[in-house]
Amino acid sequence: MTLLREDPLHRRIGADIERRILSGDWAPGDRVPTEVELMADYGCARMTVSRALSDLAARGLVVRRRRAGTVVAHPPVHSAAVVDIPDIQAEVEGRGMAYAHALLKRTERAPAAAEGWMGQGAVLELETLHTADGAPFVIERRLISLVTAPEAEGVDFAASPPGGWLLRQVPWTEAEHRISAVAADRDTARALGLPVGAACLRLERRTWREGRGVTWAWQTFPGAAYDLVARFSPARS
Amino acid sequence: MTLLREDPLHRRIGADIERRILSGDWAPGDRVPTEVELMADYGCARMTVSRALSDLAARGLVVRRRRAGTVVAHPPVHSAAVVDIPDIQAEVEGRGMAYAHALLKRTERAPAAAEGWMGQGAVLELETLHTADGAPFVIERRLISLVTAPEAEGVDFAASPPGGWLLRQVPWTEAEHRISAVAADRDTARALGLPVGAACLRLERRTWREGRGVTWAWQTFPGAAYDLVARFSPARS
DNA sequence: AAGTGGTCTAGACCACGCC
DNA sequence: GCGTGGTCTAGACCACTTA
Repeated sequence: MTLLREDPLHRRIGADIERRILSGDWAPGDRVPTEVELMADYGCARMTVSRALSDLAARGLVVRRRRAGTVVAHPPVHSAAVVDIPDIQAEVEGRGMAYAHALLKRTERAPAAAEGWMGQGAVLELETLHTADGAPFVIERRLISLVTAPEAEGVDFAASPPGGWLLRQVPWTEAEHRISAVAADRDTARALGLPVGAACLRLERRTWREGRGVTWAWQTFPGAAYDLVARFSPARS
Repeated sequence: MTLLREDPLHRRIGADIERRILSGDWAPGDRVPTEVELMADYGCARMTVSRALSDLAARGLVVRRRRAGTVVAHPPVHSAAVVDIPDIQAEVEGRGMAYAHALLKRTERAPAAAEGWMGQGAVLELETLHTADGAPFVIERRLISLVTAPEAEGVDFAASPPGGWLLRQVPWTEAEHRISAVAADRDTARALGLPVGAACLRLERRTWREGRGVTWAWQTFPGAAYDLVARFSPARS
């Protein structure tokens, strides 16, 4: 018999179990049937239900332990959300506005004390203003390690902004983002055309490659211009 | 032969392939050997390499297509970060400070026009101030649908703040977070003890259960007091 | 001691998408 | 067509943990 256009069996089994959990039929802490029982229920091999349960465990809906069995997970106290960190050019153009950028500063220097995690070699310091329909959209200050990413030295960042170039050219293995609200200082206010003290959204990003610092960037948006939206998958912990 | 304390074979194979990708040995766009080839390379069954490659594909390091084979994925232009949305009480106590909260407002009313997505029944409106060592830490305004979560009507939110209760008691299937920087308006400034116009970080959260609105919350933090940190796994798209 | 999940095998059939 | 990944099976052995 051919089952046309159906989901794989392991996913249908997983969805069935998920439905019972979300409907409240199986409450947090309840025991989920064992693999052998489910194997009989669904009339399939043990590997198939095993995969279904493994996927649910990876998504945090159940907790599996040897001997103790599989139980419905408790909803987390901490939740996590996935935030889209957009490419600025794509973001501006996605709103139907004209994108442009200007390189305000480009210097090579030794890292300061607070920048020691980027390594001891020289760093490239850049300052770029991104505009949407001519109005300031974000001011970006960025350090690039010339030890980890030496090819950055020869790049013309006046022609193409550093964010996209880095993402495309320099692989990284780890990153940390910090999102905060800050009051515009004098330089930021002037660059963005805001009053001093205006609320701005700051996105700070640090990336590493195999443990060595690649780049450290601060992007400051006028508070009124920009939101980060985090759509949520029902992950639990 | 017993292999003591080793990782599963499929994970060792996946780590090996990941290493070749991250080291640049296999570049984006390069073809990864087929399952049959890898099966011979590692001397194991096809299901084992299949699982290793599936896991890498789920993490976005490779793209798999029938007939075309498996290729190393291109790094994404858009990246995504996982943000921890902490429970406020845990966050405050994690910093070694004393947590307290006060219920400033509690009313039951019909939803306004902009709140129509929460359904047509009554909503509960709450306003809670959370403090750390006696200083305002966050002001929270929250609507709860009494249609979707009728059990909220009998809860004493002066005794336990609504955030934790909702997470524990009301399962939800979907959520959206919006992170922005705002200037404190008069009410917010008074509640948080800030000057009007001070930069604040706002976290807006909406949750649904099976398509029906559960709750809509705005949490406003003094900008100086709070950052959201997003640690990044090397997910790609 | 025994039950549970975790992994692995060898083989099979199928769906998809280039050729 | 035909090569590739996607899935499924029936069985096996093992590791871990609790009773």
